[in-house]
Amino acid sequence: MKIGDLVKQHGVSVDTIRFYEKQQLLTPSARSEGGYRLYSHADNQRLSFILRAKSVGFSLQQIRELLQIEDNKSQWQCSDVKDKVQHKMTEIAEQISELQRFYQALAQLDQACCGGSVSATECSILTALEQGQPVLAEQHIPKQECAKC
Amino acid sequence: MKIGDLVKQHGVSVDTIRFYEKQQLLTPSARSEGGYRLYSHADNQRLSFILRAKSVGFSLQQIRELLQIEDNKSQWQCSDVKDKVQHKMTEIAEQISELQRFYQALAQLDQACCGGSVSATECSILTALEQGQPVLAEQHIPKQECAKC
DNA sequence: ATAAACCCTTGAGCTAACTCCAGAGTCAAG
DNA sequence: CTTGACTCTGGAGTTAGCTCAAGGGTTTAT
Ligand SMILES: [Zn+2]
Ligand SMILES: [Zn+2]
Ligand SMILES: [Zn+2]
Ligand SMILES: [Zn+2]
Repeated sequence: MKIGDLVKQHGVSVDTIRFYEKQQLLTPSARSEGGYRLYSHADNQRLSFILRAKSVGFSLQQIRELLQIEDNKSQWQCSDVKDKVQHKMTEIAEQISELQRFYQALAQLDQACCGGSVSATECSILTALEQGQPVLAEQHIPKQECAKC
Repeated sequence: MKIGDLVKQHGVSVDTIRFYEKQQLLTPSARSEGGYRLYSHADNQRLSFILRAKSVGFSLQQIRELLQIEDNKSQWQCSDVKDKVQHKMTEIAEQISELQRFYQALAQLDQACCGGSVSATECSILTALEQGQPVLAEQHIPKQECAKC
């Protein structure tokens, strides 16, 4: 199986496969006489493994670590694998938390602004960014009666 | 006010300030005879604006757009500002969604594995990544009686 | 035999937001 | 007047995960 056949099956680019090889993730098990990469069924499955791990958020570095386990299963324990998964879960939970903090801060800014067709000279979003005063919920101004804007 | 004074007030590095200048975010309003950057009170406030916008998740590019409005408030409307905020909220919501999908997929993998001190040869996490079969909740194996691992 | 389609290697470029470095000039205190 | 802290410019390097381009060699179909 040549590289072109492989990528068609998995919907990735040729460059990506060669990049994964440089990253020590997937090395073709043989080469043709002319130097073409030849992939076995096992190679094909290894790529599936990589792509599935990617699809749940693992980085290539982390996938490399998972593959080390996969390559030598008997020398590792369930706890090793589960630890990797839980560590990733923690990482992702942290990222989600930060984004949620952003989201809530933005929602407060959003609430405070009438969003009308009215000069931004006194927009409370800009004011909040200038002065850093947290925009309190009770400072919200109803749409039809925006005093500031 | 020289660059060192400015960074002490805001807790950013000198390089960051010069980088922001290259990015057209913050240009010192004057230079000393020897060529030192001199920042006015307005410059100082502008940096506050930038850092607050950053703290709610805006990219430097987006901050540049916000500053265009800030610099010419009378030519813009509340709706322009609110649109930027809402657009960012949408972006962040999308990022959160993707991370949550990752998280849920990982949680399923996590559930399926006993995490014990037992060979990984039949770890259901690895199996799932190899075969891509979604790990069903009922396949979960209680900790004390992990048949596979 | 020849043309199209495929593949090879090497190395550079991309995005974002810095960070660091070399080599030189400026400023303030003692 | 010298020392040390500060600042300047220009350019390169960082991380992650690709993506592209140049200049060739290989395969396969007609
Ligand atoms: Zn407004
Ligand atoms: Zn308003
Ligand atoms: Zn397991
Ligand atoms: Zn188990």
